[in-house]
Amino acid sequence: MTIGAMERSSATPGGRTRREATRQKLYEAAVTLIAEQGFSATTVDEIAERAGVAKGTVYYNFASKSVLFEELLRHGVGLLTASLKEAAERTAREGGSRVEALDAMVRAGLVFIDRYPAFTQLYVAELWRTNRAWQSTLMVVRQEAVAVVEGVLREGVANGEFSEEIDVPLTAAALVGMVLVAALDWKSFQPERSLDDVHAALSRLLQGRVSGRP
Amino acid sequence: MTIGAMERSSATPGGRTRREATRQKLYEAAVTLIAEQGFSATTVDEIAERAGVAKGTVYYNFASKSVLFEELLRHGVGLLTASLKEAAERTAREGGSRVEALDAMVRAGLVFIDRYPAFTQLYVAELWRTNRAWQSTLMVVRQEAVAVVEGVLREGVANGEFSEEIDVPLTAAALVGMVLVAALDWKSFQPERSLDDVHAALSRLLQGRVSGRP
DNA sequence: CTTTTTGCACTGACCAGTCAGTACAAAAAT
DNA sequence: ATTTTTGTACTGACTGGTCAGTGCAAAAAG
Repeated sequence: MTIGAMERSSATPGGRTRREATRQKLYEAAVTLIAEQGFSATTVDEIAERAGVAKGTVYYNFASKSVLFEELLRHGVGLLTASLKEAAERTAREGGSRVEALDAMVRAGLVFIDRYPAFTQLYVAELWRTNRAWQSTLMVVRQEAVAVVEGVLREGVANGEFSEEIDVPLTAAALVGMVLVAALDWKSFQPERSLDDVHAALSRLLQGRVSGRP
Repeated sequence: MTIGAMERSSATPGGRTRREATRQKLYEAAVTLIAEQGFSATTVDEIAERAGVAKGTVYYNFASKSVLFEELLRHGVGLLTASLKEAAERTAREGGSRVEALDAMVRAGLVFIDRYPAFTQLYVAELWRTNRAWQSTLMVVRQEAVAVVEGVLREGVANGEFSEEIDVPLTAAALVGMVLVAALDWKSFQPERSLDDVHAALSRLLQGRVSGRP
């Protein structure tokens, strides 16, 4: 049946199919609307209108409103995870310590949120909900991101750089939360501040240079 | 308008009116449902049913669904703020340091989340949304809570206990985020852990005892 | 007697999802 | 070279259901 059907459509010069471009537009429209209003309060008509396509096109490209949302989640968290991994690996390659790796990941997180604030907003808003259709997708995808941080913490414990007493999963969650919330606050309430500024404040907190010493 | 309406009805011996009891039931029903499903996905019929009252009673007690929600937010954050303030003041009274005050507030936050997990969930989910009716309520109420933390940080800077270089608002936001996210993760993903356990892990992080030293 | 709650029927706006049809370009047939 | 067919992407009017909010009479509570 629809097997040999794909070739004809890789038309556009950029190598990108028409369909992919439409899906991208729909992602972009959906992410800001859902971040602002929430999933249920956002209508498919709004998404279509903002993307500049007809409502039918949404359903031509996605099976349903929630499938669109689920794929959006996967897509977004994929970007974040890749970026965190890249930061950790780059630090390792350059012979940095685990603290430096953590710091690099904090920065990578901030850069991500700086670039995709709406996605971050939406992610946080949905993460701890229960009884929702995409709950399991969300769990999987969350674990991928947190696992990267846990990995660095464990390596640090192994080589003696971190105390053996730290609780790896909990500390990883707390670190992710710290960055997430601080960054959302930055974007919402003091957007004029620079990324470096925010990064410096979090570094200080991370390295315990808040109380006491230089 | 509705100003002189309150006095007549303080009937019940307990000081609590019939009406207040109904409102309380509605708060409790609404908070769990909205935490699970979100505001828009939760119907007034569901809220009424879970509270065990007729739908008409909801509208007799609240002007609309969103007014119910707004008053719920105010009510909940009021409890949290009071609890944080109490922790900070108790520490001060007992002659504790500012770090100890911070630590006491972390614990107070955890106790609150332990007792009202649904409210916390819902609060986090709504906090960074824009374009919603209760946006301004939320901002006011958030500032009240964060201000308590900022106060302690500022006192610490003033008496030399904290570095002068810390960024008070940002650090306060990061601390709140750390506790919020760690606690939600605790409740969602490892609910068997004890409060003391979680508190110990966060204390360690707070006091920079992750990297290096005892 | 007043306040509060109940139960239930009703309305009208709104919205997810459907479907018959259009546009168009590449391929096949003539 | 031209006509015809086929597959893909998209369109927008329409439908069936849902839900916030109303209206009201009668009962319960105080």
